[in-house]
Amino acid sequence: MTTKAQERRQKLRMDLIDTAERTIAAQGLASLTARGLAKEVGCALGAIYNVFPDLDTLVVSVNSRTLTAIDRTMVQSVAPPSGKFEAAQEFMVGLALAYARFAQENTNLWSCLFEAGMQSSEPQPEWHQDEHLRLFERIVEGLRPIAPQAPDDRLWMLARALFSAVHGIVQLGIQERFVAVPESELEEQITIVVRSVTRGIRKEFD
Amino acid sequence: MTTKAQERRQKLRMDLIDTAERTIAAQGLASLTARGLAKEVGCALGAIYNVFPDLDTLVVSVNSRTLTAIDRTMVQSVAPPSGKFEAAQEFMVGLALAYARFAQENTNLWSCLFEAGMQSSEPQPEWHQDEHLRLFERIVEGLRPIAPQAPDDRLWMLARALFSAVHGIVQLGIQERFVAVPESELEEQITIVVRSVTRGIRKEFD
DNA sequence: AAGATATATTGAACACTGTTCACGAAATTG
DNA sequence: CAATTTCGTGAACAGTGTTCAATATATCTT
Repeated sequence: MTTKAQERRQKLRMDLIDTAERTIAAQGLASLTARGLAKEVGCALGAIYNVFPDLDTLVVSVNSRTLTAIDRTMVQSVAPPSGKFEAAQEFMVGLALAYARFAQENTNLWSCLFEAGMQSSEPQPEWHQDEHLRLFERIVEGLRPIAPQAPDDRLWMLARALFSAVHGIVQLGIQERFVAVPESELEEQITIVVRSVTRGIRKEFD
Repeated sequence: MTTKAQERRQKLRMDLIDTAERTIAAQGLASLTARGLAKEVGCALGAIYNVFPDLDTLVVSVNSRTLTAIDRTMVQSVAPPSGKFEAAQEFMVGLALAYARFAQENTNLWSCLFEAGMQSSEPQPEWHQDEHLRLFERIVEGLRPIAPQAPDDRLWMLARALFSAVHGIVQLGIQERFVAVPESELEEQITIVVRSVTRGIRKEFD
């Protein structure tokens, strides 16, 4: 039996995550404050800490949603039935471009994934790390037709390398820290790197 | 003529940068506070703001040092005199590994490069952006023997892509956000990606 | 249904942050 | 050496995340 108090607790929990997500998406993680959150959600300041141990934990919940959203957009890049190398290669390019587009269209939520709890040295909770792993699984499955003979652990390593490389291109491209990168060039950079690496992988296992 | 006041000003400026650098290197950017800095350097709290408009500007000065330090370690990877493709390729791998090792040995200073002023939406000052560009120049020069026919702007784009990819691998590998990556695997990931991309570049311009 | 007990909510208070600014000290100038 | 400009100071301001005694609410017992 769920008591009345527990119900309200759950509702408050959802309201907090919803509002935090909206705030981060609209104005970035830095604009998320406990007081602003409480005011917008219509609860007391301390009420937040009845539901979450701290703000970081709340942000992890938002990040969890963002990750499943990324996963959704990636799933929409359907893998081709044919086993042809070129098709598998272009599938990987599609996955990478889907990732890049999500980052461009949801910049604040996306960068929150990598800003949250950066300083606090606390590791992310295990269940959230697992969500990250699911993202890698998509890449591993896309990579498998490219190198069917490759052992699983090797495939995972290559998936990590490929994801990290694409992620780096997106990150430096979007945050324009070094130099402004036009959107079209960003996609070209990604295409070049993904094509090159997949070709390198095939060469290793033929 | 440099007045006595200007001298002290310069000395304080250096002391502040030195101390900030030490603090960041030892405990990370998040542990750098105005009050702690003032106490350690032996000046008043407000004195910091006579020399720097805000703490972010001070951190940019630290980052400037870090960048030249990275440049130094990269210069030590000497380009081979021979024009052979394999040699040029391994030179690029060496550059990337040098970057990775610097990041591993100076993690706090290195990540400060990408954390500073992330939220403040203020763009980095122009002279600091130029320092970043100098890093890319090294890569462009390393890439040139691989694709001598390539036009300059294309070479710059490829340099950005390659740097970003390596940077992404280092970042996700070091901060262990997704999954812990052992050091040896990190170097292997870098080697694979750099070799693949350089090979892809040569293929494009032959 | 009413009283007793446990639980949840609250917002003032705490300890911290970066930044400012009137004031007194020091250095430069006439 | 006096006048003036410049500089160093730290208390004060406005903000942050987090806590906790008191209050209000919900649950349990009779």
